Amino acid sequence: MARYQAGIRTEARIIEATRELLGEVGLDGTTLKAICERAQVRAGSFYNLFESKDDAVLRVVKDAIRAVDPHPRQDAPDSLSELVEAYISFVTGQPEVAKVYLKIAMSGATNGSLGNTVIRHHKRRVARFSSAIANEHAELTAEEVTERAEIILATLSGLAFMWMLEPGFDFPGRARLAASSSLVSG
Amino acid sequence: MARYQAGIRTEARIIEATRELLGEVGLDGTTLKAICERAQVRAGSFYNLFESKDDAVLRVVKDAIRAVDPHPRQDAPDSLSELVEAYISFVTGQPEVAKVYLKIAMSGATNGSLGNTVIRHHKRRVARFSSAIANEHAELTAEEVTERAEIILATLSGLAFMWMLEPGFDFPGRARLAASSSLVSG
DNA sequence: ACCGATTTTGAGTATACACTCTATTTTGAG
DNA sequence: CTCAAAATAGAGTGTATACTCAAAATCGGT
Repeated sequence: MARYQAGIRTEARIIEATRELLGEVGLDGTTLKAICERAQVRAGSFYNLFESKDDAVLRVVKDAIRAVDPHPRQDAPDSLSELVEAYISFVTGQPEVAKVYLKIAMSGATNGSLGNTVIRHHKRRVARFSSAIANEHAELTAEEVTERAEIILATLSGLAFMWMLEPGFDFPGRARLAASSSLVSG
Repeated sequence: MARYQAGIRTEARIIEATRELLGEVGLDGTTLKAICERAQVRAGSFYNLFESKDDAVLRVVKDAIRAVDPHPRQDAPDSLSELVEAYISFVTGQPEVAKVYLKIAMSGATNGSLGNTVIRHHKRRVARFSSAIANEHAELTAEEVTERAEIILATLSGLAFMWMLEPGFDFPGRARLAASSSLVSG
């Protein structure tokens, strides 16, 4: 762990390089060599500050996951449209970080600690969407609420994925339309 | 190219091993060594029959892509519910092949010829879903039709992805519910 | 300015990968 | 049965990967 100023700056450079690479070339392209070259650091320095390559990647991913969700308000419970808007502005406002999250979720969701982190976060999101829906639609059963939460989240992820493939894709428009049509059909 | 019976059988074993591995451990885990071990073949034999590892993988993926879509009927145009049901039965009926498709689409969609194949197929699917929707909802503009097609496809992919992560996930139920609620909100 | 702790270097290790090459065995048409 | 073509084995190549280590440079509290 970094204790001197030099080490702290180097650590930040490495994290930033890792974040950029994950967004630009994905998990596979984010090699140790690539990270070190971009951060202007030799391998030995990297391992003086990080336990492993996954250590650096995991830090970036955990930051990204934190950024997906808005801070819960203290005065009132979440509203569904707020959660959807937060997801939209996360994806469009920080496209690089969003790509990190999506790429990890999609390419690495079945292997290792990275995958577990993503899966745990996904379950937390389903719960949060569910409670927002339950608040707004008291007539729905718990099962129906979960159904709708899962469908909305699936749609959002699927749309974000399309947007990843085709940069010109109108992700915000599609996401809002999908969320609203899913709401009216209560 | 295989010309003798022995070669033809070996080729089939290699394809089958590749298909199984893609479904079980994804693209990254599908190494040449793993393919050769499972197919009970040495590396030299593999390269006598295939140009490259990607050659074998691409054949499997192309098979999977062909299996995603139902054969168009000659007497009538597609109906949306038919297309949705076909996707559901593809995913649930051939889960291993479906996993191949999803994993390739999600992990390899941004690199190389594999990705191009997947993207081309995706656009074809949007077009087919669009024409089905247009047939059933003459009141919608072309833009609205495309919107709906993209949303339904995104939802289906997202739900299939959830089902990949959690085998107990009720994919057919969620997919039907999502498709129907998307239809009523015309 | 000193000096132990921290940081940096850069060559080096071990491993896994896709792929090649040559010798040998097997196949099947004539 | 013959024999050229096809199939196979298995050691070997080159490259990329993550990671290590000992020595040198730098930092910063005293």
